[in-house]
Amino acid sequence: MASNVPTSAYDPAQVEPRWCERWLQADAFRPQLRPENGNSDPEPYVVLLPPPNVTGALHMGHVLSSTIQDVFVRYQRMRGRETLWWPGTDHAGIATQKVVERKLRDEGIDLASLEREEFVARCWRWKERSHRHIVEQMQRVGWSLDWPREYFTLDPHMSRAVREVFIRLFQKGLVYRGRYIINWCPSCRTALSDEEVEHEEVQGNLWTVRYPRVDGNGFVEVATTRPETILGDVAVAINPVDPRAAELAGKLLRLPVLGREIPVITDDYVDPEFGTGMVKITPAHDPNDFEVGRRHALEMPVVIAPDGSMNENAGPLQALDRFEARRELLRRLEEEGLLVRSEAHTLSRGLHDRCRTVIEPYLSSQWFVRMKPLAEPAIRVVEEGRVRFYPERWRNVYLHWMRNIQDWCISRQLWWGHRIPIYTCCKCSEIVAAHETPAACRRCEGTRFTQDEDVLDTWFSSWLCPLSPLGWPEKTPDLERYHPTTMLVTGPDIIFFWVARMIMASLEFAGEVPFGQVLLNGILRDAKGRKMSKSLGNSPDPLDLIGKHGADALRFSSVMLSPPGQDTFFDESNVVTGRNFANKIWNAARLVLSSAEKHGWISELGLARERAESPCVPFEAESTRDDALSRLWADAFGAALPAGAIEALRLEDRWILHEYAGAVADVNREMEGLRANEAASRLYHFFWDEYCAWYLESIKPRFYGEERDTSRTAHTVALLLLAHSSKLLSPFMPHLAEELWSRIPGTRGLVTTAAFPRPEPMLLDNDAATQFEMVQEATGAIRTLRSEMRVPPGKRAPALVHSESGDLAQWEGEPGRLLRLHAKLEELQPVGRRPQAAASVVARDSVLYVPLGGLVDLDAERKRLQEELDRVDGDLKRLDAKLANRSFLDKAPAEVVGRDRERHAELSGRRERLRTSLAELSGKG
RNA sequence: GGGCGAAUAGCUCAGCUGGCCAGAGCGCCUGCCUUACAAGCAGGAGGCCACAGGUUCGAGCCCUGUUUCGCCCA
Repeated sequence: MASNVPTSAYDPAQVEPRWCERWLQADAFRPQLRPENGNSDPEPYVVLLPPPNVTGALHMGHVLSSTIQDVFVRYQRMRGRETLWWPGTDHAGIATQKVVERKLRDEGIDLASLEREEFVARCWRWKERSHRHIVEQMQRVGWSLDWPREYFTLDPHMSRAVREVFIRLFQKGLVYRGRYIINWCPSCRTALSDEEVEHEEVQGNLWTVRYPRVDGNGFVEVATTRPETILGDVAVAINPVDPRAAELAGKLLRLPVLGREIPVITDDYVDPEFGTGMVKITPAHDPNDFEVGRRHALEMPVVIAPDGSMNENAGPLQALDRFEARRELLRRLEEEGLLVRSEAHTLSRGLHDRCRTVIEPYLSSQWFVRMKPLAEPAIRVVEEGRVRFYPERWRNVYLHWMRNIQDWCISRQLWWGHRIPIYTCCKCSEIVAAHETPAACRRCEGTRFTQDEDVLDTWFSSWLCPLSPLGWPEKTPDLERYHPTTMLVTGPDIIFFWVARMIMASLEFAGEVPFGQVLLNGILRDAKGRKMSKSLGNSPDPLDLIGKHGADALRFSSVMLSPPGQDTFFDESNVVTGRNFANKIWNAARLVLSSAEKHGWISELGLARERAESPCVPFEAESTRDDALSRLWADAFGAALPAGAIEALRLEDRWILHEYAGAVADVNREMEGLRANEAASRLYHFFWDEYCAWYLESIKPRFYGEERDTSRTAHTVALLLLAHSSKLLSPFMPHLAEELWSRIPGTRGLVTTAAFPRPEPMLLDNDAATQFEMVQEATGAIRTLRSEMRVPPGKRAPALVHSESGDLAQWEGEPGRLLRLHAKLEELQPVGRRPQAAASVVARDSVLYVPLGGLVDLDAERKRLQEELDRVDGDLKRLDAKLANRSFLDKAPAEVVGRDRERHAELSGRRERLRTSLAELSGKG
């Protein structure tokens, strides 16, 4: 068999890995303007890949989101736009540090014994390995990324940008250090931002505790959900409007367990209705209490250590874990008779989103970014539509968050990350923000400095992704040309973490929005509805799926199955859809190519084996279908359409060209509307149901025999559409498309950089469509009949056609030929009246009889016809009512009324024919 | 407590600006290894479009309310 004719079942493993390499060799993914592809838009099409964490591996969420990006990027590239889609990976501070820590522990290495440098070196080693794996995955899925522009968020130029941003904000007073209550993760032992805390409702308890009065006049009762914080209490507060306030204010209480004396204070913050109307104040371990503490200038003793155990201020409970401490404290309260009661209480508690550890509100000194001034312009650009969200509803989510934005805690007590560029003079404690250790202190001229030990929140580097990879703060050509980017595709779960912050950063540091469009892809969920994520481990490994079904199958299925912004339940069986489709395409190509080869059409049509380079074909205004076909031919094969190749167009040729034109228009429209899922299913429908099921089946006889003209035309059209279908498929299934393109003789270059098909109005042919649809309808009717009458599929039956209008000519020639073929009819004869013992069906204005001799069960036949008549009657009744309705006729658009009238006429005819058939049948029965 | 989303075939989901008889894939039933494809072909069953009102000539789609599920924010 010739080498360019594929073999039976499609095996993606044989095809896919080769192409990635070819694309890279050909520099196919480098930005390049391609006017020859019909582009007139000078603006580049730029997308920034949300950098995956370098912690582990890609999961299905990445595959979905990035494949959507790839589909749009590949589409625009083929349209001739200069496209840039650049890759990168994120150092993911906490996540990576935790992974490396666990690994070291598993190896039996004592973490405490490691120096900072040594630990960071081990992180880098881990990063290298993980990075290789991720890049391999990305290339395996076939993403058309511009690899030479790849970055890692800890690269020197990226770090420099991070420092630059920090220094600028520090100098503007937008970065400050302060001692506040922050979210502390006792497991990761670092501060977190508010966004990293997830809230969860749990059933807990509300304990009522007695605090004895120092003056011996009994007790005060306070309610608390966290008894262990009693150890950090410095006061008990009561609302000044509370009738008890006058008597109690200023009185001293004796703190249980510790015995310390604390005052009763008055503060509006207390809700007199909640609990006992009196609240214990623990300024170092509760944000509200902290505010109260500030207002009343109270002490703020910390009683919990960074690891979540009780510290030296906790007296007898020191060293107990915070939850053990709670149990112990309750035991002691009970012992001392100070525990009044315990009632069930629903409370909300914070969890660290990465490790699910209960967050400890914790008083500590951290660095913050003042967000309000950054948020204002970022709110404006979204309000003004300079940044648009798709689907639009996410805009409100963004605006709501931005309008209520809080300062951002950016320091992390980690080693893996961008170290905070703050230097403190050892002599006078002056602090300075700088790229490097200063030579001398500007205040005291001291020369010794210490750098802040902490690192910055990972998002403090990620928010620069649209800028620093392009060279910011330098005014590089890349930055000039590719910022702002065109579109960002990402999950709605990181609108706050990332999208919002990028908008703020680009506006602040480049004076521009970072992107004009934000397309939120849905989140993939597993069968239980849980988000697929690394930490849950519930995402199948994309490489496994690719190994089983192929990258194109995975790509096509995930794009087709997930509409914009809608969460999707993902199941491996979904991928089968794409795999089957790939196989279908492969086999259609085998049929067309092997037939063309076998019958010598490849050379006769001038499709040279050697892939010729040829001048590009200009897009010009055309006035005929033949002109359009000549251009399409030249566009695919770089040669003139041989004389006579399309002179014998038949009904099915005209019809499939019509359908192709429709499909191209639809696919382009859906892509422009950012509905890749719709584009994919339109393509699926065109290729499978129209090209394969109807067109190829229609031309098979012309492939195998018949006169040369019509055989040549069939091959011409089939090859032409196969080539152009490869282009349509390329953004979705790039490997298979490329493989087909390379195997179709005469094509040249890569389909990846070929021109995407454009609407072809000259190929539209409504007459052909109408006629062909008549054939499809009659075919369906006869096939159903054959099936119900148990006619063996292989058996050819004769059929007779009778037309009510007497217009039997419509069934002569092409429609008759096609109907005989598809319905497996021996012959199709015009007839004036019903023959003996025949089953009948009604199609359009004709009745088709299939004489079946003794095979026909007349009762069954009567029943079948009666059922159809009932259906038609029902439809007509509804239409009658509609068309009799004055206001419908007056108010509905003429087009709609016209359609209904046509349908009414058609149904009436059908009813008449059915009645006649039934009457004839009854006469004989 | 506030906001957002979902509810359509057994399952997973489309259905864009209200307008043909509400679709697809998978699954199911029947029959076919028909010289591209059994990862296929032909045929079929299966829907009070969550519920109740409303607007409209016309509602799966718009409005109001209700129920269930999910998410986000506080």
